[in-house]
Amino acid sequence: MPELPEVETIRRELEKEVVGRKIKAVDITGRRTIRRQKPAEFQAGLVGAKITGSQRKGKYLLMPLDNGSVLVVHLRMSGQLLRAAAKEPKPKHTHVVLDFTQGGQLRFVDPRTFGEMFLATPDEITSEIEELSTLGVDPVETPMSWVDFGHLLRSKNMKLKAFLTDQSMIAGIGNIYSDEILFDAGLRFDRETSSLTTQEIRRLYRSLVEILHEACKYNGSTLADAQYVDIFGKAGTYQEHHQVYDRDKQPCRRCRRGDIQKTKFATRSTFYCEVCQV
DNA sequence: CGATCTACCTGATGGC
DNA sequence: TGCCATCAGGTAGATC
Repeated sequence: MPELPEVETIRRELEKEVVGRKIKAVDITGRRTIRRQKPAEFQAGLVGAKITGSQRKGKYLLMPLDNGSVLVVHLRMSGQLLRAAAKEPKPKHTHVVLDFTQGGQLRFVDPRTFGEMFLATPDEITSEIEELSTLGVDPVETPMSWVDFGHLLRSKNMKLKAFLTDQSMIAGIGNIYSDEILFDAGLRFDRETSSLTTQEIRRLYRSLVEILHEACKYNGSTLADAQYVDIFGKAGTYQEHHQVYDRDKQPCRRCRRGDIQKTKFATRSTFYCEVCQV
């Protein structure tokens, strides 16, 4: 579910709400959330530790601890991190609860159970764990020049949507934002990376940066099923600014001549305007 | 190597 | 109402 802007919203909030807090207890009730290591090991690595930072790499959240290891969280499709008071009733599908010595909890809630949490050392993150060490540049965290972006794009021969959502190229873009970026850039999802002119590359990169920043500003997108909410349970509002995602059969807001089309690209729903995107 | 599909789950929705 | 099929923001792994 959450892509870069949603994870970034959560990261910012964690910075204010949990950084500096010390973990008093860890309660693991979910069967699948802690799956890279033994639950007892995960628990032992957290209890007594203080969270010293809140970082993001693509769709991964990284919370360094004062004992040298890093708490890594990936929300996948339906994961949520929720700040709550201990006495508040736990929502269904609460799998992991961190209790802080200063009071309050951070809960990991995840109906579809695809999300996960684990502890790793900084070394493992940068060189051993495949998905993390091979992650591409995060375009919000580490901006690059559009020229470098062009080199990256030209180094591959693939369709634009596949390129944008490939986490080893650019980290953090998923199904919603790839469609929004491509619409903004006026490019079709199935254009070949090698077919772009210099001007189109520049336009694509500008759209990519702009759409992601705008979405962060509006705290991400919350769709009808309200799966994505921030740590206070609050929805994002960027969906109000979507030009194509989830707008099939509705008139295109730019050209006002065609309707937004919905199709499939590599099994994923894909939205675009046949008039504006070439 | 890339492209494509499946599996991993629960829950919401829409058709009949 | 209910039953059943389909779909959902992600990604690793298998297969061709």
